Amino acid sequence: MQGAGEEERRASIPPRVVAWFAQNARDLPWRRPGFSAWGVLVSEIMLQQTPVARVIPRLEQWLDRWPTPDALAADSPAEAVRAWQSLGYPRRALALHAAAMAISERHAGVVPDDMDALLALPGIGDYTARAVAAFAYGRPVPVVDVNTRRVLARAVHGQGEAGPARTRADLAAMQELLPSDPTEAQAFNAGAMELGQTVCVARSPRCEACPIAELCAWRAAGYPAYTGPAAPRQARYEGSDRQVRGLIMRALRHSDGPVPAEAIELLWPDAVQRERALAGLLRDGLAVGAPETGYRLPD
DNA sequence: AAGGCGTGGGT
DNA sequence: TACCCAAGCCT
Repeated sequence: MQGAGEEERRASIPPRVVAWFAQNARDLPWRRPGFSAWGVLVSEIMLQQTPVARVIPRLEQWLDRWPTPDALAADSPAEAVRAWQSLGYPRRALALHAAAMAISERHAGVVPDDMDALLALPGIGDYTARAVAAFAYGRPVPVVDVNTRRVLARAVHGQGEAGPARTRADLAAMQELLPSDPTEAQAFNAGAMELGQTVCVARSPRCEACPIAELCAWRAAGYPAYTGPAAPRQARYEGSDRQVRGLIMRALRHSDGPVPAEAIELLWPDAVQRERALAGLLRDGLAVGAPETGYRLPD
């Protein structure tokens, strides 16, 4: 049993990551001094399954146009979906608009700072609620995203991959390491994510640049191949309903008036799949209309 | 609780 | 070229 040495090794991880982050944090919009809680919330929604580089320009445009929840709530869902452009998963734009409405109506236009109120907002799940609480309000709650999970899997557990998400266990592991000082906790939350995103990447990790390489359990074990349960793989996109939905949404975004049913038909040859995709969009509230009237974004 | 849900860059 | 991957959420 190497309990004492193991505890010491783990305890060394957070301060190293925090020190590394202080020197290596990228200059990102949401790290600017005075960046609003609303800005943090918008950025976190945009960053759900979308790379940083694609989010930055869209985020700045969005906040220029809608600098507060009230401003967005006063505009239409259609405008939100249009401004989302091709960021992907446009249901996020719809949810963000609905969240702005809820913040405007239920929270006097102020982004909530507690987990329960945040979780009650559409499009905000466990990760995003924690991220807003931690990064917008400095709450010392553990924040665990896919990058942090990979860092913990490797450095702490000696596994090359994180495997399927296990939220409770992942949060407990992060909580174990989280510094008690709120400022340090915030830096460790952000630093672990940054490390996973820029150094401890999924493929070809750059261990020579890693601040905790000599503390890393995976490295110490000789980088054993991962043999645990595999994370679920995302379905093929080409030819999928998602692709058809994407084509229809693009047509709706780019049209001033309703898009005629005949125009929709030209977007995809397979009628069954096309109708299924359209029905899904209607059900999701991303499109409204009927065959006779044509289809448009929700007002 | 497994699978649906966009899009585009990297290898 | 195909496939992988990305600050998840929802049902």
